[in-house]
Amino acid sequence: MKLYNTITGRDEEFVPVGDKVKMYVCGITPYAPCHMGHAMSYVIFDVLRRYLEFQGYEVEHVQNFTDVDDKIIQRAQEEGVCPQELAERHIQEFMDSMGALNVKSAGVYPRATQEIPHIIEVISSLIEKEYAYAVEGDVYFRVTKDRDYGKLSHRTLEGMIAGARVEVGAGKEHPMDFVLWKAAKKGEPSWESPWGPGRPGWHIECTAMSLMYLGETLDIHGGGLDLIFPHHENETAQSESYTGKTPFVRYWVHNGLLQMGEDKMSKSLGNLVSLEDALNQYSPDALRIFFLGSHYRSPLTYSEEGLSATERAAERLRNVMRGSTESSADSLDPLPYKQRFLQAMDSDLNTPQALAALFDLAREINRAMESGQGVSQAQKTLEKLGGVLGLTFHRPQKKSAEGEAKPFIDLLISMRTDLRAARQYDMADQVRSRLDELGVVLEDTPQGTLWKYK
RNA sequence: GGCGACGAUGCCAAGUGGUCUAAGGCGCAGGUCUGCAAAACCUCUAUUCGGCGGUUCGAAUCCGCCCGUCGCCUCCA
Repeated sequence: MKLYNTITGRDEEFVPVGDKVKMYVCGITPYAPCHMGHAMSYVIFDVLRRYLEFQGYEVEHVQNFTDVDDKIIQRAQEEGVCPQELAERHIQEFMDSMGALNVKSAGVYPRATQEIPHIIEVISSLIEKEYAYAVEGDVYFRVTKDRDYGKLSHRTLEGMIAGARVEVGAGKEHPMDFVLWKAAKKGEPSWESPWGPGRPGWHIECTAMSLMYLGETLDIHGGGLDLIFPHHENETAQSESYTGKTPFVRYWVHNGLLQMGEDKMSKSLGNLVSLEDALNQYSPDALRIFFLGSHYRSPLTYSEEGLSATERAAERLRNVMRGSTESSADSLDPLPYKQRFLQAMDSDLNTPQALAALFDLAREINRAMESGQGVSQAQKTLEKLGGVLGLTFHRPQKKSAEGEAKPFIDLLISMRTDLRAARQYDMADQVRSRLDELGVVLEDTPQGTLWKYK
């Protein structure tokens, strides 16, 4: 398959180094609930992983938690809890939400706070190799020592300084030098180190963790576009300086950002829709179709109208799975649709086109079913390919009521069936419309009356 | 200021030199089916791709300029 590589700016044929694909996806800093932007990014990388697995690769997927940082400390103080507790709570929420979204679990979820010795080891080695220097308890990375600094984000030190928004930190040799180890201030969580008590800076944890769990060369490193600079730039600088090996990452994959009206959705702008709220309102399939309906590198704008439209689209796909006719000699052949799907996915994960193929297949199945053609094989194909996009074709079960109300609803339906048989349509229609008001939708089919919650 | 992206039908959104009178989804309208609905299916909904020039036998697709919107350069998926 072709994948767009941020560092070269081109589509490249994806070939992993070994027989297993090493994929590292930047995780969250767990100081606040996840929002739709996170969901979008992780759904995209979930689809990339599922597609690679579909193609027969084994994927070693690692996703970190940066569970110590300024924001966590600050938020914990505001809430009067300790930082670990706050982080733990949001990590748990994250895992629950990802499960609800049908995002496959990474093999390992390392946490910054649990890799401190390794982080210290990497920093020490960078100092030894003169890629880093300590100043009063802080340690900085020396960007001027790294010849190709800026290669990922395609910028130069001069260009960045011209931006004039860089902070000339006390003790920094160069304004762009960034911190590897932060000396502890009073009341902050800290660990002992050769440079005094402190904690890791942002970026270094990913270097330490990816080296630890995947080795010196990653096949794929992913994250949002907003991580390219400074996070991934710094990460690659550190990693390659530490190992002496290039490239640290063979394919850099970045997704476009979710916009909220005019701006991007982000914690700092406070214009977010929490994933939890969205999951309460829309099915996981609908959310996924919404994200995958535009190409992963394009920005996508959140909208209620868009989501409700996608919910109806998801419902259509579900309906295709309701009935079936056994495959026979003149059955619907799903192969052309499968080929279209694969071709789309091979072309830098073109999920909008892949989805288009699935919707066309869905229509053909409905059509064939009406004309009595066999469709069970085609349905299996649809389910399997949809599965590559992480679609379940299930409507989420309403929490409690479903089971309890079922016998009563079934009873009403059977009475209504009798009324209809007796041609008492007024009464029958009344049952249907009263149930509708209660959120239960009836549908009369040749096989009997089906019902579902709205 | 530097780097980059985008501008398409009522809305969302693929396509990046001819097969495009532009995929797919949602919506709208008409029809089939149905006791009526619902679901499903059929038909319909951009001769046109921000504007102006240019390259080419040929451009939504390449180049230039202009207008508009956005992202990164600072914490961020």
